[in-house]
Amino acid sequence: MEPKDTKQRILDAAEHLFAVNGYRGTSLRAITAAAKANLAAVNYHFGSKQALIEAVIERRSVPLNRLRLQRLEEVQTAARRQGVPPTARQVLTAFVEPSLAFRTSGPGARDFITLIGRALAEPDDTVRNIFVGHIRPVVELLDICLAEALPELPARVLIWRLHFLLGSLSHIMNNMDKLQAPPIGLPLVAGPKEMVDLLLPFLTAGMEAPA
Amino acid sequence: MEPKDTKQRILDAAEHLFAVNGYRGTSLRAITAAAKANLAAVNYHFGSKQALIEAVIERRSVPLNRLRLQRLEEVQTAARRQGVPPTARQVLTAFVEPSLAFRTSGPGARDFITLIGRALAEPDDTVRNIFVGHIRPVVELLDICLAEALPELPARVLIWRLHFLLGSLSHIMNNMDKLQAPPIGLPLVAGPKEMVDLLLPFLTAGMEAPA
DNA sequence: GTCTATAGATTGATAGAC
DNA sequence: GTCTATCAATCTATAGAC
Repeated sequence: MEPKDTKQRILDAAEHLFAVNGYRGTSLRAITAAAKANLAAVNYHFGSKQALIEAVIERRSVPLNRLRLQRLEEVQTAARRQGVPPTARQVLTAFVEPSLAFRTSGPGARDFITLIGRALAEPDDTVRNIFVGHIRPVVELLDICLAEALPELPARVLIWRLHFLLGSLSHIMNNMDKLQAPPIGLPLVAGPKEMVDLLLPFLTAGMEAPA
Repeated sequence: MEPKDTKQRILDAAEHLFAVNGYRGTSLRAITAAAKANLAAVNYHFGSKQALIEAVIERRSVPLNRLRLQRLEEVQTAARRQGVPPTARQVLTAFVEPSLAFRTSGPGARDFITLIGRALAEPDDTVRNIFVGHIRPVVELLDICLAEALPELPARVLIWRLHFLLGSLSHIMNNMDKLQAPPIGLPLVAGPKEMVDLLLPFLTAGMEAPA
């Protein structure tokens, strides 16, 4: 195995440390030390700390969101071919499944999921806006698909429920490893497949509830 | 109106700035400047930055969680008096309503809600653990009440759904002001009363869904 | 491309006068 | 209790040798 070049090692180390300690809580020194690179290498390869996290987010956001868009479009076209609206369950599966499965798609993907799970709540608008910019088209298509699946639901109610959904998903992605079961504090673990089975009935029922 | 003493002004300023910029993103200098106090006053009155945020969180967490516990106990005893289990809707209302209503309970409460909404996702374990320590007994009672309301639901499924619920609520509390409606980006606003009416059908249906 | 060295700014915390 | 002044540590970013 060829040793990865410096740029890759910095990306990997930054992904991990940003996930663990947050954007502000991670110094360029910590990143370059973990990457066994020189402090100046960050600015040589990326230009600034902000440009570095943009690169970290972009590296995995682009393929992940492409996958989510693709799954949603498949549900949409399959339904149109049959002349019926898609079911809420189909739409939600298309969105939730890639999100959770991505976690085990390779080394570092897990850190990335923690990172973007946290990004929604980042105080720093820098990080938040980068993330939101990438996911916006996916959320817009999700909104359209759910409106087709639930035509009787007022648009305003649908949008709020969409945010409830995003909150649940974001929280789970962010905390999948640290959750504990009351009252004894047993660690609470579930694989991506099982998590889909837990999330979908909850979200589907919530979405389909009468307004 | 008497001018508030320095300690109070520092608490108020810290609450606001921590809510807007996060714990790490807020310097003691920014806090004392906003509070029109001297930089050294923070360490004189509180001892350290960490002790300051502990005081900020405790000031409102204690009464809020006392209210939530009280509401849950009321539901519990009312149901026992009638010899029937409470409904999921009653239990969820007892938990969600004070959370959202607290927001408009006075000046600063709104900042505090943003602050604790964010605390669940704070990278800094300091902040996270302070918050979790305060809310833990409430979540444990909520778990017990929901188990009574939904006796057929496996305990493991219930706990996960509880976390889905906490994710939704936390995300809404954190973002109530900044959410936008696709595709035009209209600001999306709802008062606490309306938000309860939006959240409860979603959460109740999700909780009651068959496993 | 990689390194050392350092500039330039900001931070939490404290000493000590009043 | 409040203030000025400052320490010691940390940070991002850059200049310049190799």
